[in-house]
Amino acid sequence: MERARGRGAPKEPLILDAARTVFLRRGFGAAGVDEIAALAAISKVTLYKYFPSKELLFSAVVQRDIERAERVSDGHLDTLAATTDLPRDLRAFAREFVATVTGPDLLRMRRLVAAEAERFPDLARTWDERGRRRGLDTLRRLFGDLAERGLVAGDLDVAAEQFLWLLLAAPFNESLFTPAATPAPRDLDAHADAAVATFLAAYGRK
Amino acid sequence: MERARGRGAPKEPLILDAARTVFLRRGFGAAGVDEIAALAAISKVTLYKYFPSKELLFSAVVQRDIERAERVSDGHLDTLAATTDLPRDLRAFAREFVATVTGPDLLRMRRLVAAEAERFPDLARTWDERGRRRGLDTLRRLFGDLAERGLVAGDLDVAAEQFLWLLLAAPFNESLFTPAATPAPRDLDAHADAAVATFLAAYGRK
DNA sequence: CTCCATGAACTGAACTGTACAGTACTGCCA
DNA sequence: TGGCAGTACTGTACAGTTCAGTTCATGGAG
Repeated sequence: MERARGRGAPKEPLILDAARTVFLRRGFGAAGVDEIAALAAISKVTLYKYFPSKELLFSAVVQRDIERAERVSDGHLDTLAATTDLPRDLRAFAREFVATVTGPDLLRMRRLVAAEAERFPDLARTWDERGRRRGLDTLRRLFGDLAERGLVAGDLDVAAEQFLWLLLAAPFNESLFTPAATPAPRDLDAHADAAVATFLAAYGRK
Repeated sequence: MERARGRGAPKEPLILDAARTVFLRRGFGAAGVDEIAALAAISKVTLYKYFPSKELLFSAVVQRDIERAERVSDGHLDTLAATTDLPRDLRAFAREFVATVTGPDLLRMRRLVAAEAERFPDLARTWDERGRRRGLDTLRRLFGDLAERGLVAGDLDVAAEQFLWLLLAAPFNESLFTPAATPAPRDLDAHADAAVATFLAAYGRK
């Protein structure tokens, strides 16, 4: 699929934004192409020129989100690896990590992709693998650095996965079954702190 | 709505079974009432006599699953509370627990309920709360007994939630994005063992 | 015991109404 | 003159209904 369209105005991102909004609000099935076109202030015909079917449009929306997520920077990883107070700095990292990954749009998109996993199996697998791998890679790298300094020890792959789920499982679960509510940051911080405490008890040294 | 129907045969469970099968196979949207009726070997008219809409039928299916889940027994909790080798017995318990809660149908139903959480918000909340509360209650009771014997210590509510997610988050996540595959029991056992090890490192005593 | 009347529950198939993805067409503006 | 907006249209899929007829249990009459 070549990018040789829309000579004058690049309407593609505009359409994708509108589609994303409507898909997130209504889900794939209940989202109407008319509504997407209206929100993009574009005619349906033009929309179909860019994306020949609703399925392809949805795929494009999700693909773009996947690629965007991969460009997010890792933040304070270096300072954390050089920490002099691991519990404190790991708590700060964990809080930020959770807050990032539980942004409302991200949670809703995750729910949406999961809900349509039967219709878009490749998309769902890609979403999960790329996203999870990214989180795990970050954590493994961090724990590798910490292990070299003797601050943590154990199976670092398992450590990364357990830490990831200690942080994310509860908010992910809530977002699945209570799509409207966004978890309060305060609760999230406490949640992250508890995860850090358990993680350090199991894997921390010194 | 009185139960004074179907003098001869109680077709209600028959319809619910068929509906459950088709909903699990196709999802709510793609499931056709005709297919459900055909599978139940019943006419569409009869089906609508028992369940006046597809929505009500779906609700009834899920409600029944929720109630069924509440009748499952807790198994070896007593022997575990009186254990003389906590790591070994907790591993056995964890393996069985995970195996039970990650049965293919249960995972698929969870996915389905989450996917339709927008259309059936009460149903989704009920599913999540009742199911999670049941798991947490079981674990809290267990940890309470163990705490009295000095085998574990710490915030038992947090302990129960963390243990729950250490056990379930990974298989739940996989089932969301790869609905077809069922996790291999061997992997699940290893997964459960790792969760137990981390849990005991954080909360175990003696 | 047999026969038929009665009525409830059921079947099968055709039908209705609607919602919506995708298309065709007309005219506008650059 | 070519891309686009606006709108009306087409085709289809499917939830829910209607209807004409079938099955079957009951029960009373002969």
